[in-house]
Amino acid sequence: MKPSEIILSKEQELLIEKLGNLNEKTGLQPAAARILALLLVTDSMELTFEQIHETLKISKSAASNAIHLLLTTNKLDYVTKLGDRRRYFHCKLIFWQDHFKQSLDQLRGYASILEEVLQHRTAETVVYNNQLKEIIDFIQFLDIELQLVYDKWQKSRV
Amino acid sequence: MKPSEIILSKEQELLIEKLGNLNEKTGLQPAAARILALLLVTDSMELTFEQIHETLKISKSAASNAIHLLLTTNKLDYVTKLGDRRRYFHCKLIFWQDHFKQSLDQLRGYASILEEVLQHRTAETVVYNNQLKEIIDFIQFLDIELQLVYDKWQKSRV
DNA sequence: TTTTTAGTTCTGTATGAACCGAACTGTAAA
DNA sequence: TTTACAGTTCGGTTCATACAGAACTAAAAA
Repeated sequence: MKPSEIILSKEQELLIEKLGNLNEKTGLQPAAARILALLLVTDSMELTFEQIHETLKISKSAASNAIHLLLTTNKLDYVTKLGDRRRYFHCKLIFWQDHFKQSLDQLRGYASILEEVLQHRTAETVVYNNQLKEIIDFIQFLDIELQLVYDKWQKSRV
Repeated sequence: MKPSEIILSKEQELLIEKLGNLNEKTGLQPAAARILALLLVTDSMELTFEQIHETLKISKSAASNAIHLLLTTNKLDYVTKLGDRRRYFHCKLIFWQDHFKQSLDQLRGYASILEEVLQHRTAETVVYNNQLKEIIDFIQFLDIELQLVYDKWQKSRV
């Protein structure tokens, strides 16, 4: 009966809520969203399973499922220590770059379907087709430019 | 008993499904996602309420609610014709630019909360804090660059 | 005035997401 | 061999979403 709950300041709790809500809006399930937020906010960067489930007051099953999800989607990682079976979880900060790349892929997917749509449209709706073409052009322009922006960032960090 | 259902080719049906699924992934509800897709794909750019609900085989209530949603989120528009009470709906192609702007806003929101997190973090986790700082810098860099990219596009269209 | 048209609103219902608590499993310590 | 630990899996509940169908409404036509 030793509680492993982490003590959070009022500000930290608030930040976890706010960050959690933002994470949810990216399509993450509530429990997972808060786990990521907790790991970003807490002073000890590594937390155990028990600390997570006690601090966030979620059941072991909810914690287990959410952690599994975060591990398989590459947002979470852990280390282990000799003579200690527990895993020490920490947020993979790199997941931001993955997120960026995924957005690019989604954008590309959209453009290619819109291209298909344009090819199948009647030639009679000239104005409309031109508008559609312009949107496709914009997405493709964006795709190229974003890649350049990303390269520029990488270079500035050498 | 005059059916107002639009006849779609097999390819058009397929495109509506694919585009609809993509729309759903952006957080749109299924019926609304398919209505947008239908309006992009169909040769007649303007469809009535009845044509939409018959062609997509959704109930009047589903059509009504989805159309209301799309109108209030500025993704759909309509015109009316003298001596005809029906509304003729068409997809507002501009909604792509809004979508782009919304992404920018979301990004900005994220950066500002991460800033808050960084300010509340213990100074002891130096490496971690630096990584976090780098992510914030990246987002802010992205924000600025995206604005430039957008301006560049606007200029290229004059 | 009655009927038709063009929808909207209301009342369910089915489905799935997210979660809890309890039972279970595998490993290690006693 | 039993007990403790560190989680995982299972069964069930709750809640929200998305829809159908029917009743309703407001305006125009007959």
